[in-house]
Amino acid sequence: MNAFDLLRARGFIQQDTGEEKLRAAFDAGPVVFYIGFDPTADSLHAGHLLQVQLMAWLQQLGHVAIAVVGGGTAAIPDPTGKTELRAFLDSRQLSDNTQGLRRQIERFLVLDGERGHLVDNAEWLMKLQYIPFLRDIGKHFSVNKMLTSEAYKIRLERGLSFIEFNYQILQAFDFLELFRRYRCTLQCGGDDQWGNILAGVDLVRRCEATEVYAFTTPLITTATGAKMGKTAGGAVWLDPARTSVFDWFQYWLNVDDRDVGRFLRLYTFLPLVECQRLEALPGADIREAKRVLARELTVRVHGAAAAAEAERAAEAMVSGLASADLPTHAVDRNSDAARLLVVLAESGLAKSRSDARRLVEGGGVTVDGTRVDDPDLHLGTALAAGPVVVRVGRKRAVQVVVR
RNA sequence: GGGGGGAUGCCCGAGUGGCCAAAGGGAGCGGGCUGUAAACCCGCCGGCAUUGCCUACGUUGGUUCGAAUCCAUCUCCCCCCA
Repeated sequence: MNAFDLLRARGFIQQDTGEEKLRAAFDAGPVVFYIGFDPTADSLHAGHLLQVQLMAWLQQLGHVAIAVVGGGTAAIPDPTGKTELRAFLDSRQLSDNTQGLRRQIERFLVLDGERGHLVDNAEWLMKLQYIPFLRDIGKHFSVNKMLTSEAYKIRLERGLSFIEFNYQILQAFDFLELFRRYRCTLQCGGDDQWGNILAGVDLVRRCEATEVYAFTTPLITTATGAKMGKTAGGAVWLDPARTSVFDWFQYWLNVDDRDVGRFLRLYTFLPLVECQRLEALPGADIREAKRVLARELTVRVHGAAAAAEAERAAEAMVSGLASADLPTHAVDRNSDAARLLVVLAESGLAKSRSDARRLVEGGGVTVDGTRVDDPDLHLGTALAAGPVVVRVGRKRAVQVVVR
């Protein structure tokens, strides 16, 4: 199957520079393609994983992947989709972040310098000299055109600094440089990058008189309209120190019914027919599809052992029974720390003691399966008989043990 | 460089001397209903404390019995003119 058709069938294609030509390029032999990642944090999040998955697919189909970690462009803030100038990262943070992203990307792609490369655009961007760059590259950009682009429109009303205005030019230059170094002829990315990506396609055509290609992936939103991979607590990260394996598992297990099929196609390697079968499961059986999704993704990102552990913890969480798989919280039996409110606050089930009190008063707290209505309950007596399970709502619980 | 406007809780946004821990909406959390889903209804939504105290309305000072509300200072942002 043609790579383009496969990707489209799975939902990866939003906009492209021309379907026929892309298809022909894929049929003609290995295509060298690239996707850029800005090291604005030291970890990828669920949104990035879509791009990683896209690269993995193309690589499996025999094409050559270049992951660009934008150590150079990240020094220049990207105004796309932002309402104001974002904070500058210092070089120390940049190199830490770049390292973090490299380590993660390495796990999902073959980066042997043959079938895949991992490069940092700081390598060429930092060497640029202003005047030659303006003369050779800058002359190809029309300010008029840039100003009318959607990406800059909002910012023109609120203020756009010159440094941000340069982001697009540098990203375009990346494409040109990758074409020159690796004969890279395809750039992909999220749909919000379409303008920046096209600028690169134009630049390569002007400088090299060669046609190169591009397509974007849809911006994934959930059925309820939220950005995919975002929760109230922020992004859902790949780094277990930022998003625990358990929370990662839960995130995918709890996706909206309407999103399961789409996510299975985008985020797993399961055959399309299998995705369709799972997504069509009736009524409550759809949970099976969610379980597969959560399991696949957790195994892939965190490994089989951690995934199995997360799944057991999830079971324990719901069953409400005491279980060694629940996170534990140790206290001294007769101390202040064994007060229910303190346990709730210290274990992270509640944000503060006040919050804990409100949860109890609102009927949201259970101790060993029994709803508690006294905020000042002390667990000392209960702990005498062994571990006690304290739960808030249905999805969060800890096992309190005596220290 | 000159002139004007603005900064409120996670976000948006009311509030122009006491009735303000601060309207309303969104997000979030809890309860009910469920399938660890959605929708819907109800409650909560700064901290500590068994109805009281503390911290908060960009910063730092000041006026006042009393300030998110008045004055000054600084910082940042926006708009208009150059």
